[in-house]
Amino acid sequence: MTETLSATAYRTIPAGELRAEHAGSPARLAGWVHRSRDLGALVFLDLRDRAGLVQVSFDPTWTPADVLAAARELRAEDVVQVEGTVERRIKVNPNLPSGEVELRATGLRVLTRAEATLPIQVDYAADEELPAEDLRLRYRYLDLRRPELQRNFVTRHRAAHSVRNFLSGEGFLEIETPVLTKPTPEGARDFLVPSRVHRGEFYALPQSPQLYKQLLMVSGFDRYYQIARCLRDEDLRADRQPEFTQIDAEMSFVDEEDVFRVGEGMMATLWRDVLGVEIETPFPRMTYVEALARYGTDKPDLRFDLPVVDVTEILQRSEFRLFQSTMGTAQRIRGIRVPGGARMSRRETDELQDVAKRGGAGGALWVKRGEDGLSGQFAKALDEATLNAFLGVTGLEVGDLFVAVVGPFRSARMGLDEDGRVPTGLEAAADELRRHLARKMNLVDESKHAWLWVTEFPLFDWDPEAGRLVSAHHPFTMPHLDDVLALFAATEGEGTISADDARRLYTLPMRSRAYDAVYNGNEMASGSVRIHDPELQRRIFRSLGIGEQEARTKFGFLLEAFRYGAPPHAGFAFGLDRIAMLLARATSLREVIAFPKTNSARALFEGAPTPVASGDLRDLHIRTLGE
RNA sequence: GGGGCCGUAGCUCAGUCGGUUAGAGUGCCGGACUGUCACUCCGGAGGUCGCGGGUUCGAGUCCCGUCGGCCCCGCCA
Repeated sequence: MTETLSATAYRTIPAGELRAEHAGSPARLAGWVHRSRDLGALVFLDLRDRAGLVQVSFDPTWTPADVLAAARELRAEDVVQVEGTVERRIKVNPNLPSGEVELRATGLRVLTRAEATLPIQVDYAADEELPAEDLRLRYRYLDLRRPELQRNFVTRHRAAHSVRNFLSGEGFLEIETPVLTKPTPEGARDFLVPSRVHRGEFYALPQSPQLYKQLLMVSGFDRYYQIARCLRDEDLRADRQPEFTQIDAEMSFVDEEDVFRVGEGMMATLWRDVLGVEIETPFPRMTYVEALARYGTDKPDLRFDLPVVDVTEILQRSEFRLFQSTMGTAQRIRGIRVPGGARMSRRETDELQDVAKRGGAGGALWVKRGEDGLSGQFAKALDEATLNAFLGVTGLEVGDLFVAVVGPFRSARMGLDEDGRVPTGLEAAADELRRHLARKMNLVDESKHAWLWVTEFPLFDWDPEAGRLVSAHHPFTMPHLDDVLALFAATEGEGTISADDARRLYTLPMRSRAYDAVYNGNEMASGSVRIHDPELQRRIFRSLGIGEQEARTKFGFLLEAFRYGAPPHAGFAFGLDRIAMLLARATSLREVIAFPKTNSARALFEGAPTPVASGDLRDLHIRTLGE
């Protein structure tokens, strides 16, 4: 996909599109002065527009004296129109796509001037530091002129365009849903919008079009999509903005396989269109439980393997107090074999302690296998039989390192501890170690595009404060077929579920038909097969502690819709911002969002949020609390 | 809500143990320069050391508070 800009009233061709083939022809260009070089009698300037840069040369041989004098007065970011002839350069600049030619100027018109002292520059040398990000956000229109940043938005546009093309080709209809909607009781904090007409009542901005897209399925549209803005009033991160964009889609008469096929096809097409890269489909699948056990995370980066190995039963028998202490407890000994890791220095192995601690472990234990056997913290504790079993299970070869952590693992046993809390496992430590070691040992294959589906996410999370179940995905997620019986058994009768039954369902655990798409260790999409049966939906609400009356108040319109013939349906939502960020190789969402918010959800450019006049508040029936 | 880092010229940064007139690069202004491309060379201007308070004979530097930015934990169904 390439986009070309056309000739306009101000130009015959975009400056950045000039090439050798244009040599000899007259041209009129319009754009910004990127940089100028005044050599006295000669002046060069680099003219920039969206298409790129081209050199314009002012020389007494072809430039009238008054034009040359005017050219000497030009400064960076003045907007000009220049006229002349495209000619081959005396010396080619290989760093510029237009570097074989220049425009020999015969005419110059200054359209607008930029103030001499710019708050931030547009033009930077390769090794020059960019200004502080708050300044770049304050003067966003200047920062956005930078070719690097412009490229990101071209990438983002291509991604969105590719997605629309693909989904349209698959029969999806683009349908818009409301931005003023109803607050949602579960999940993230809503942005609220006060109603002027209805005193004391509020709209919410949508966290996602979830309910609407399900209603569209009930309405018979069969396949819907929308590149939808979603808003959540939660704290920010480098990869999280309060408003973000999802490729939201829903399909009727489908199961997981249909959804996966569309999602994979969409991503493969997108990667081909934008990067020219072929992605293998179908994506590999892995259940949530598998992912957690094998990689310590529900979004494993499969550009490298480094699986987590359980060596509890083997090492419990060794002469090592910490290992022995796991006997008869739920504690596990798990670790990672690092090929070639034996060459890590003392300093590097020491560093592993901090990495493991970051993940909640007490520390990390390691052994190296050298030519003459094991060395390291627990090397001497293994007798011959234990050693052989250890080497057999881990596959530890000469030159390898094995790093282990000891403690509880969630994936070994779901449940709650005595205080009704969700116990934290050392999966996080394994995950930290795995990613740290891969980076450190250079095991990440940067050329890989490692997609996968993670399936069978838990249906419920536990809210220890309220002592009740909450939806892990959302309350409309279909339970796993094998777990539906347990759900029905626990939700007999009219009322909400008992605390014991709730705990039992959590501990079981109840699995769902929710899934994520993961790319190189990033969560790119999530979705689920939805509930379309009113009775099953009621059971879910009961288990969430939501009674009949409450359900009607909160989700009445959806439940009502389900009473009149709802098709089986499922869908997904991909994060467009994150996709654009990764395609552009950016490290922050702010690099692919034109006007992003800061960490504290402020817009430095336009200065939102802001206090409003008291009269405006009065109209909305709102009074702010004093100190 | 919590932890970490940062705030000095338009911009990027240095500033030693608390001590003379707060420096550099770049940009800006003036001058020179006929093939540059981060042009080069010469000269000049440019400072609320984020803000408020405190300690001190003396604070960019130490202490307290506060504002703003970035990264992370909690949170984000």
